[in-house]
Amino acid sequence: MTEVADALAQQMWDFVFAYDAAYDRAAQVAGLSAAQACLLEHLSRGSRSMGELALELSCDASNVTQLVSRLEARGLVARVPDPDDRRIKRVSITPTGRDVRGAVRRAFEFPSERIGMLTEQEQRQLSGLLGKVSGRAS
Amino acid sequence: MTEVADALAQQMWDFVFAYDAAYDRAAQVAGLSAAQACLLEHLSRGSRSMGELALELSCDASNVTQLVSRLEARGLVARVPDPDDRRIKRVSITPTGRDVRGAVRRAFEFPSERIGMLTEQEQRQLSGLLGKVSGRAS
DNA sequence: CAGCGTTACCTGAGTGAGTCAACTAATCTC
DNA sequence: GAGATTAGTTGACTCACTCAGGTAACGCTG
Repeated sequence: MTEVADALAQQMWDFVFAYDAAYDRAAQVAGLSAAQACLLEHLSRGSRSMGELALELSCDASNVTQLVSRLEARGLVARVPDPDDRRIKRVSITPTGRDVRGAVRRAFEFPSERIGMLTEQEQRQLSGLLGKVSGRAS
Repeated sequence: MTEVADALAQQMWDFVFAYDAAYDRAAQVAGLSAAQACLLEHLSRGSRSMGELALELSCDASNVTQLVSRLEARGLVARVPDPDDRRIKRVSITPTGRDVRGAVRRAFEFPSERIGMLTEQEQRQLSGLLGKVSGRAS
């Protein structure tokens, strides 16, 4: 590994560490754990079944059961049985949940803060590089 | 927020998500949790006191106690009382610990893999941007 | 050096995240 | 309709993490 690549690896680690810590804090401000906030975020565009959530969060279905139960107990999400398939429960965010999710977003200043440190040209550059690094054409 | 900035925020999230997942998997390959692997990594250059570890990992001291205890029970680290101050326990990595840490590093292909997708010039560019984004001025 | 506050670490209790195995109920297939 | 499959839940378990409270060692001050 070259010296540049080495430094880059370290910078990535540091960035991810800071990002994670910031998200944790943001969730906590809204009285949530990071996992709960993440789940709430995934309900942004429409409801999800338990199984879909498990896939998207890449965790066990029984973990989703617990997460959703805790959020439901606080009135942030609702479990709605699917009329077409009574095995399925669709999870949807409640108005209260929307509020709390908003609070998390507002508290999570990290990305926009950091992005704001770059000129628009640099933003485009970074976006291109991240795109390339993520294996998708940009 | 502009459209570029929006896309960038999403890319950051995805990148961090992938990075975290990869680190988790790498640790697991070596039979460790991410937190344990992280602690082991922090012992790379010399020993640390319990308190120093708590600071570096930004978590409670009692959490470090447990993490170290579990690692110690498996012979990966050792608690050495400081001769100058008998309150202090210095934690150092054992040869076995070094092996396991090596296994984690080998399994954690994510960064070098992704960095390898860039030309050296692009690497320099990304490093510059990450450096700017990590700037502490504001 | 005796007393007292501070520091470093540990213990215990409690919560949440996460996994796995076993279970129930609904759906699908033949 | 019998049997396999799928969706979700439950229970048992481990780990990460926090907080409050404890103990031993250090350091200072009188």
